[in-house]
Amino acid sequence: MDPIQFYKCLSDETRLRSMLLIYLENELCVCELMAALEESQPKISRHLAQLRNCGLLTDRRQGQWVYYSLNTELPKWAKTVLSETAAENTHFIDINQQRLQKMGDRPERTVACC
Amino acid sequence: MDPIQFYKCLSDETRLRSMLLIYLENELCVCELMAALEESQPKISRHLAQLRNCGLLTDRRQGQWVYYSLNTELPKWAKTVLSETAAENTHFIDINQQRLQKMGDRPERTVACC
DNA sequence: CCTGCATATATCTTATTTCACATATTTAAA
DNA sequence: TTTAAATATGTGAAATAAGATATATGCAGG
Repeated sequence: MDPIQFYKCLSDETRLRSMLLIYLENELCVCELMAALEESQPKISRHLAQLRNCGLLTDRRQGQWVYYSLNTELPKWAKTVLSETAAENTHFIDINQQRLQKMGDRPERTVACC
Repeated sequence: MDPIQFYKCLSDETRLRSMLLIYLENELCVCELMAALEESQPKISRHLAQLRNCGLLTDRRQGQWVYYSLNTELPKWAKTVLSETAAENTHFIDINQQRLQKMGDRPERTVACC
């Protein structure tokens, strides 16, 4: 993992919020991130694709939904960076987590989504 | 310290290498970074100014030289990020540290520089 | 099959970043 | 007070990234 590319991935608001949320929630689908960030579907999707192509995320399809989670092969230092950032910037992602809660049942628990 | 801005600062090769070197060496002047990175003076100077304006670095002038060091007011998480990145990416900055050594006496120890 | 929903991608436009080059500023020393 | 060294900055060109909109794909249910 090239550190420059890694930090480039974190240097955009949509991507950083998505990464932190996925780190905290373990796994999120596009529609959940749309709700949490209040951003358009193509915007979310494109940034997630970028994070996947750079090796930060992996995806799995389950029915209509595509779930993104941290790439387990991320080097330790990168995970540390994410965990520190998430732990010490709660004010930054609180708003997104709240929106995620308000969204109602999460698709991985039930069948319906969005 | 806004995490997006912080990571934007680290997302450029010149800035990331400068930050890690300054972290490891405690304090470096522009000419030392020019030697370590083999980059032009305006390029180095501009990136350092950006890092200072964003609050990552502070500078002090001593004679003809301007020394840059980590801003002591950096939040803990930001310091952790730097220390983890430096510790686990030695291959990335080794080349620059070697050039720094080869440069000869460092200006803060002697009088001559460049 | 057809339809609807979730997601992906292509294209175009605009904004941002980076750089090179020239020039200015500051300091030290002759 | 002129000169040289170290550093800073102004400007315009080139590269890069981001966004909006339209369109495509993949899957589920009828």
